[in-house]
Amino acid sequence: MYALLDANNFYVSCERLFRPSLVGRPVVVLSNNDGCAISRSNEAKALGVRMAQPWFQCRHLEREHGLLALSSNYELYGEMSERLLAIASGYAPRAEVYSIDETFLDFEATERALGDRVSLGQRLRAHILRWIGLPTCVGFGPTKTLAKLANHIAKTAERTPGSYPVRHAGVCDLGPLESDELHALFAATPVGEVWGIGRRTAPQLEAAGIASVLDLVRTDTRALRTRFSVVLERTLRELRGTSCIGFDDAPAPNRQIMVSRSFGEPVLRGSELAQALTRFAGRAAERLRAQQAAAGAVLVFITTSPFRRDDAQYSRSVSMPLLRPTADTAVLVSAAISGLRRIYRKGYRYAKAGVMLLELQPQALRQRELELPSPDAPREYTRDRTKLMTAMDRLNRRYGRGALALAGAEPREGLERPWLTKAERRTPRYTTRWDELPLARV
DNA sequence: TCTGGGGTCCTAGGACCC
DNA sequence: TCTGGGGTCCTAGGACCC
Repeated sequence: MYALLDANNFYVSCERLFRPSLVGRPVVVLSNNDGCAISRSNEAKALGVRMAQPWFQCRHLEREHGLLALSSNYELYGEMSERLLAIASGYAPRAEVYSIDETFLDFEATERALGDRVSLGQRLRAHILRWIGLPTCVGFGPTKTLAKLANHIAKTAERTPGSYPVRHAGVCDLGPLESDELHALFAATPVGEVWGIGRRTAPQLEAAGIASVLDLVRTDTRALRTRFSVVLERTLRELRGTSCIGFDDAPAPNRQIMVSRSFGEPVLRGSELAQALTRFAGRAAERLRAQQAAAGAVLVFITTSPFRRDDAQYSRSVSMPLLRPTADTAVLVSAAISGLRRIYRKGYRYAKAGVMLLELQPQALRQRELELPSPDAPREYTRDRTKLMTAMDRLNRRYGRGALALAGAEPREGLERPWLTKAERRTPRYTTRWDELPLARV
């Protein structure tokens, strides 16, 4: 038996912790660059703000209905996420972090001793609310997909009473339900709400007469696979109670690392793109070292904005293989800049760029080689600079991100930095910065 | 005027091998 | 004029997730 624990409107709820006056008000948290609404309070949802809706489309609600928008504050959310996980982990033998605000719990080993799952779920919610102030919902099910569905039902039932025939809001257990009850819940749920069925597949299913989860569960497995995909077949089997998606409490290290940003303002000059990519590659390299890996290739991409119809469009990427896997910031940056030289074209208004580190492998893995002098190999390839990188990471951890960085990304005479991300509404990083601690007046 | 970032998995098709 | 069979690996693109 699995549980899925999921925070309600997570980013908004984090903001409310330190500004209780926001409770009851329509609030949204914006994506990077203050672009889209990516977390919405229930009041904002009620005003009709859609997930990922561009801010310029809903900002009129600011004046009309007192909608408040905040820039995202990932340091705060990341830290609250760790606290959430710490509490949740105490409730089950195994926990799998699924996203910043979601955790699967596996109760298989303690099935018998579990007792009433609904009351366990209520205890967990109350515990989290009391200790760290975050509202959550819990869904139980014999497979991950069913636990996700149970969570969806718990959330919807809490936000909109009467939307589902359930006894408790905030916790839903699909385990013990008799099939009549289960079918009633399935019938009331559109197929697009199922984990793994997105906005492409949902309309196709509906066109085929499969509108509710109940319709889906009654579809022939083989027909579904032929018509759609093996992925959808797996979802169907999960909905019928056969576990197909394994539980993984020790996730494998990432296979790729990406750092990309939309620019605050369009960038035209290659030198400014180079600055931005230097910073992105540096950040990617830090994350690479944090997971003790090395990259075998660097991919760079630059693109204009597809939303600006009047602009000439240009979008390209190039993958730069490295002589040998490395986690050295300078080597990765220089590969990224070489890549940029290959794809940069003058005359476009670039809106976004990014760096991906590919072919990751554990840093401990070292291909032995003959040390032949090679005229092609730049000096840095032949020197072990692990210690330098370690020192740099340590300094940045101690004095804050960016305390020590390559000069290539820093302000420079004659260069603007139009690529810097906008965040005009960011709240203080209450839990991670000494100089941004909240003040209590007595 | 203004539209996020960071991932994973699957499939099809091409290149290549013997 | 007539041109095999079986396999692997890589890449690009699409779909999905939060």
